[in-house]
Amino acid sequence: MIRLLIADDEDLIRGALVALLELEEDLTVTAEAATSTDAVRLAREHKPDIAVLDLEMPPADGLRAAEEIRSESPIKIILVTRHARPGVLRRALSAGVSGFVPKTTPATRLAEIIRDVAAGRRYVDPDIAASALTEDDCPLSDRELEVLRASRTGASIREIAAQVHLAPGTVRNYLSTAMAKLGVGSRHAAAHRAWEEGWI
Amino acid sequence: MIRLLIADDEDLIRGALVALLELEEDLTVTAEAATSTDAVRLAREHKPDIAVLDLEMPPADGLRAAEEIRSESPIKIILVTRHARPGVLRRALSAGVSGFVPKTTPATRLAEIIRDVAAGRRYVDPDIAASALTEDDCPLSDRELEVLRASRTGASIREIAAQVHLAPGTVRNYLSTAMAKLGVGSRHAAAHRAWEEGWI
DNA sequence: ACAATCACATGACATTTGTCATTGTTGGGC
DNA sequence: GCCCAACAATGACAAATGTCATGTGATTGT
Repeated sequence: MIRLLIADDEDLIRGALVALLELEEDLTVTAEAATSTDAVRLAREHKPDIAVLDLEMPPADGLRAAEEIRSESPIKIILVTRHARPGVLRRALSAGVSGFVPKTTPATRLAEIIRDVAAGRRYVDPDIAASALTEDDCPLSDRELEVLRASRTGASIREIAAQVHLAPGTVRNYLSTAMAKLGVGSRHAAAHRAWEEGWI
Repeated sequence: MIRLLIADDEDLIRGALVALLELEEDLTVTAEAATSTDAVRLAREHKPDIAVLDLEMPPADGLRAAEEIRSESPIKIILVTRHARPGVLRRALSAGVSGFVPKTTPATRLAEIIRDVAAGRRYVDPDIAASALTEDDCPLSDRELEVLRASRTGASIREIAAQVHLAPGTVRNYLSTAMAKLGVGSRHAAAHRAWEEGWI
């Protein structure tokens, strides 16, 4: 019997996933979490075989939770995500997750993937893996990503500078290089593009 | 037996929802759709009792699909959404939907809600309904919303003007009034705010 | 030890923006 | 009929923004 922890902030989705997986005779859900912090705590308490985590989960995202769980136990992790971009996959793999499943995967496949991972294999969505290999990597530096993240809400240069503790001029330089790298004409377009690509 | 159409662009979620609902003896899923256009077509072909539509669904959103389905048959609609804001509820109700369910609803409630709607009642999430009554309505005019929608991707004034077929100066005026109404200092902040509120 | 590189910063400059005043049309509501 | 709101546009002005050249410490590579 494979023991599972399911974590997703949306109760409806989480409940539906549990219903789906409980239909399988060799799977059982021993814990449910609605937040990343609960996921870490319940993983510690219940020691499931596999934790199925949604990537988009407050307060810290599923990736952070995955790293934390992996750091203290050998529980295998399967990340489920809506936002299946190559950049995210890269970060997930370096965090040591065993499975990477976009929400576009047919529901019937999920149980099979869980069994695969339980057997010690890894599963990565083939489409994403392919584009991760062909698509070019994120060309932005850490600082560029940081200022772009801060621009997401439409903040002014001054506000961004205050947020990241840099001089306004420096912020403008980082934004300028980021815009040049992304081939767009404003930081807002750059932030939008970087978000689409899964880089921020 | 209540016959259902389930529409959600994410295969995993859709499959999980089907599994959840098929557990109930008095419910059966007769059709599944992954796009809003498929949803409209399948509703026409299968004539289910109730259509459960995800609000976030390409190419046109679930609201558009709901309007179209209602315009040609008395099939009842339940909208499921991640983005449960009062503004969205308002639009949904005027489109004639019978149920409005945020994804934060416990999974066990969904079947009950479906039975309620099948019995001719309406269901609206109480939390959202409450805030829809207290929170202030969207203060923006149609044109203001239109230019804000076009700003979402970080486009320049000229690009927005081309998109909405207006003079650049006019676009600036609309954006200016929208910014004033929302109390922010840039169109990007305004677009972000309007999006957060579920207005665009 | 020396250059090369990087992270951070400044100042000057042209362009893009947001603001405001003003004009005009249209369609409802009272 | 009158008033008001939404819609459409123009011109002028100040502030914000993006670009570029340049400079300074630190770190790194050889």
